[in-house]
Formats: sequence, structure tokens, C-alpha cells
Amino acid sequence: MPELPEVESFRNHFDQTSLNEGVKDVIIRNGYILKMDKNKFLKAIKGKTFQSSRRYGKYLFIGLGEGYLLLHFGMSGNLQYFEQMGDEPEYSKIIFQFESGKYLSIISIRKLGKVKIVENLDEYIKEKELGPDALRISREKFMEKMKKKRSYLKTALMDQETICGIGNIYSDEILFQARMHPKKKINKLSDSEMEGLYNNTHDVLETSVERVIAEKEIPEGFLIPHRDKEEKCPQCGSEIKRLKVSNRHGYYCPPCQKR
DNA sequence: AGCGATGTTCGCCG
DNA sequence: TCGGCGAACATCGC
Repeated sequence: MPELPEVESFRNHFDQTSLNEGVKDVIIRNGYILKMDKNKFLKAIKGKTFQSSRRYGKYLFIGLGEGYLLLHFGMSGNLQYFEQMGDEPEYSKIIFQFESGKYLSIISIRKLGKVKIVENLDEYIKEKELGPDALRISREKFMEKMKKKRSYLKTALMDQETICGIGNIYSDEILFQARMHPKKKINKLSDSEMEGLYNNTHDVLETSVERVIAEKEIPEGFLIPHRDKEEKCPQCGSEIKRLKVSNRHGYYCPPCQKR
């Protein structure tokens, strides 16, 4: 699930339910995704209040007054608020119990994902060499970043050090909407094509954030619902093809997305 | 019942 | 140095 739009919806869910809640207790059902010493983690978080939230790429940071709780959801993570112990979601890995008696669970079906405390956000982002957030990056910065690259379009979009937040599914959608082939080389794009790529990146992400948060239908004309099996292109009716790029399986429409 | 999966990281190769 | 590629991580679902 979690690419930028999903993580943004987790942030929204967090803000609606858990912001300004005091953490009374922490229940670690499975410490696998906890990437630091358990006792240090408990010490850093027990008795603190969730003061703020910030999404950066696919990361969610929760301000504790002193330091931040870092959440990365891997391929199958989720965040779920619940009211009583009997409603604990399946695959809960770490659960925060609030002063109010309610709970927030970090869910992870598989064990990919990351939970830890970081002292300084900007330092962490710098250390990880994360690029600008894909939803907030300016046209100018996007052009500047992308012009330095020589990789395939799909690879460039998914590279977190170039811009941060796009994964396999949304890179497919962006390229489909931009009518560009996933394996086209990014240094072959003209300026106006590069601007088109920026516009589509922004529009797809913006639309998707809104859609995921409001739990709306996927818009007509999107590729996403047709990623499975031998589906047909929602715009021209041709058969969608599967293509391995950057060791991930992508989908595209050959007639709509020429090299 | 084997394969693939929304992510990241590392090592190897051209 | 950059970029592509594959594997590994662990487990669930089709």
C-alpha cells in the first residue's frame, strides 16, 4: 500500500485520532521492525505527547517535543487507531496506549518497515540523502534534479534520492498519464516533455492523495485498476503489458506510451 | 504449492 | 562515477 498518497492518508488518520494524545504505555507485539534498542525506544516515548506530524516521501515523522518517532511502512504497513483491546487489528507490531485509554497500532503484515526515534529531522533526511518531497517539489527544482540523470524514466521517478515518495505503482500511473514509455531515457526528454512529466507527477499525486483520504473511487482513465492480468488500457483499449524495470514489475500501454 | 508483492539496501558488473 | 540488475529481507495470498 504505502507510497506517498497512502502515507499522506496515514498522516491524516493520525491527525484525526492521535494528535496531542499522551502516550501512557507501549505494547511491543513483535519488535522486528523496531530498529533501535527497545529500552531506549520505550524511554523516549513513554510519557511523551504526540505533538506534531510530518510526512516526507514515504516516511511519517511524529514530533515528541524531544525527538521524532520515525515510521516507514515498507510494502505492507499501516496505521490504525482503535478504541478497545478487543479491536486490536491483525498483524499489529507496536501499539501505543494513550492516556485517553484509546490505542494506535502500527501494523505490518510482513516484517518490512522501520520504527525508530530520530533526534533531528533535517539531519536524518540529509543522512539518507532523500530528495525533495515529490508533492512539494517546485517545477524548477524538478527540472534541475531530473536533468542530471541518465536513467530510465521509471527508475528516475522511483529514485528516493532524486525525488522522494514515488514507488512502483504511482510511477506507472504518472508515466501512463504523461504518455511516456517507462524505459525511455530521461536525458532524451525535451524541456517541454520534462515539464509535462512534472505536471503529471504533481497531478497524479495530488489527485491520489485526495482520493485515498476521501476513500473515493480511482478516477476514470487511471491505469492503476488495470495493473492485473491481461487488462485493457482505459484510454485506448489495447492490452496492458508488463515490463520489468529496476527489478520491479511495471505496467504500461504500448500504443499510448511510445519510447 | 510456487510465485509475486505497494520498499530498501547491498554487491556486482558494464 | 553512474546506472542496471539481482538478491535478500519475511510472510501472506492467489
